Amino acid sequence: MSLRFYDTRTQQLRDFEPLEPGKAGLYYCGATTQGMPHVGHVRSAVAFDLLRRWLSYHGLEVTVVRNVTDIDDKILEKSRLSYEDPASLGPAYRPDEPWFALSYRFEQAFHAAYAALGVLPPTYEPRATGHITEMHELIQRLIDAGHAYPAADDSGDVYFDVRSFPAYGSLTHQKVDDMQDAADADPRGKRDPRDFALWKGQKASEPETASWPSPWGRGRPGWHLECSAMAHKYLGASFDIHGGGLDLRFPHHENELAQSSAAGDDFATFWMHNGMVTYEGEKMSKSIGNTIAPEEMLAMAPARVVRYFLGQAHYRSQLDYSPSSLEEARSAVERIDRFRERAWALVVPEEGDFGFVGGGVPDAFGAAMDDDLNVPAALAVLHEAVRAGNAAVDADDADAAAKAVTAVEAMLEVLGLGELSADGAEADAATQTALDVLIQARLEARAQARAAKDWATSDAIRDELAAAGIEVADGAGGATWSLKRD
RNA sequence: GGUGGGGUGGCCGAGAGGCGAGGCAGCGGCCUGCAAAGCCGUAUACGCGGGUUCGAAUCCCGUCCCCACCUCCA
Repeated sequence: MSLRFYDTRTQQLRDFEPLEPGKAGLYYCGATTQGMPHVGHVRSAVAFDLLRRWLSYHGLEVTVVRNVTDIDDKILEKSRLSYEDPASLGPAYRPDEPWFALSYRFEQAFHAAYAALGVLPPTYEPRATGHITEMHELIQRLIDAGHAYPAADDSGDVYFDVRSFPAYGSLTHQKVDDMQDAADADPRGKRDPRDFALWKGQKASEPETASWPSPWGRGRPGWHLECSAMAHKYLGASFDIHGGGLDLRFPHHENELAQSSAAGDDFATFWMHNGMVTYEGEKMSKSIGNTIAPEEMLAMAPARVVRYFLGQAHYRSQLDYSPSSLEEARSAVERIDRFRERAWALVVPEEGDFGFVGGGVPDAFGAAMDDDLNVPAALAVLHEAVRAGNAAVDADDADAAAKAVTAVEAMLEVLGLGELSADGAEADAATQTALDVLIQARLEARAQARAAKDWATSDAIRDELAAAGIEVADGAGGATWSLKRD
């Protein structure tokens, strides 16, 4: 397998060899369900969905784990505000909403966004609150190994001892002494300000439902710990790939790596990080308030266009959003789809079965994907196939057209664009048939007018249909019609 | 202050020492009654200044600017 990926930890492209032949384990960080998803969240999911699809294409049995952080400071804070000051929250929030209800509601919103963009469901999608026991076990292993300690104050917190673990900082290549130590004005019984919480002692201000008993007192899990514990549970002490957004490298992934390796686990052999989505050059994020929701994009363009847009840049690159960028993606996707329609009309005139996928993907496409998922280069291969296929259709060469369209379908499948609807509101077969009968009558009248060189009548009919949203195209074999896209 | 990633033609976006990826937009042509679609063709592109080399967007030195992380963040 000549597959290689860029590994953030070793800062190099490395050949990918699964730990267990024929299988691959992928863990990537999902959402903290404190609010509605935005495009940046979905880009990350699309990037790792692409990775998953490509690993599968290589014949690997892929186990995908994506966590849900369903309890954390912000979730509790939003819930608290929903009781005490609902007006201060945005329209996505409801008054008097318990933290677990709020969290689950947003979890569903994330699921809807993922599904709308063709992100395949993970094999496992563990929630933090469902793995308290596993987290206790991990904390105990760390305490036993001398890498964690209960806070010196009465907070009930348990911290990771950064100074006890010399490799701390190895993921992001930082030295502990170089890190800004401003962060923690309140040391809260820590040995070092950079120590981070594995377990957070219950606070009087927080609801009883948000804490669990533990050997160190009631409390709730720290954010970083859940990923270490759940990755271990579902993928084992060592697994192939850990993914997530670039912004999670530090502290989240650094801390995960520290916890797991200090506890004796090998953890991930590859660390892969997707680039941020920006809006006019600035990172899209909740705290800045420049986010765009997936639904907003889906209202502007069909799902396959949005997915194309999100996937067209290399996954490690920053992706800048602007309304025109979505329009460019739309043009490119429509061109591909027009080719598919005209090719399938030639190749299987009776059936028109767009679900048919024949052989594999072109070698050049595969080589591009193997090279750290170089989608831009792979798309060049796809567009070349479309070009060649269109030329074949023009030449009425069904064999060549079939070859091209089959390759195009296979590539679209790998990219996750195969099954997504072109316009989200396709007419069903019966409607399509009824429309066809009516429109064919008009086209027949127009054909007669054209035969008589009565251009005025011919154009009038075309305009009349256009006004109804139906586009007419004159081809060698007569006129064809299609519903205008948007 | 520390760490990482960037600056490529009107726009997006690959490439990383040697025939100017690809998409979008534009222009010319073919096709068409006219269009649309499609095809063909079409660009003194690589932040700036030096250097190495037969040859640099790609390597080296210097310099300017941008982004991300170091606090919750996909």
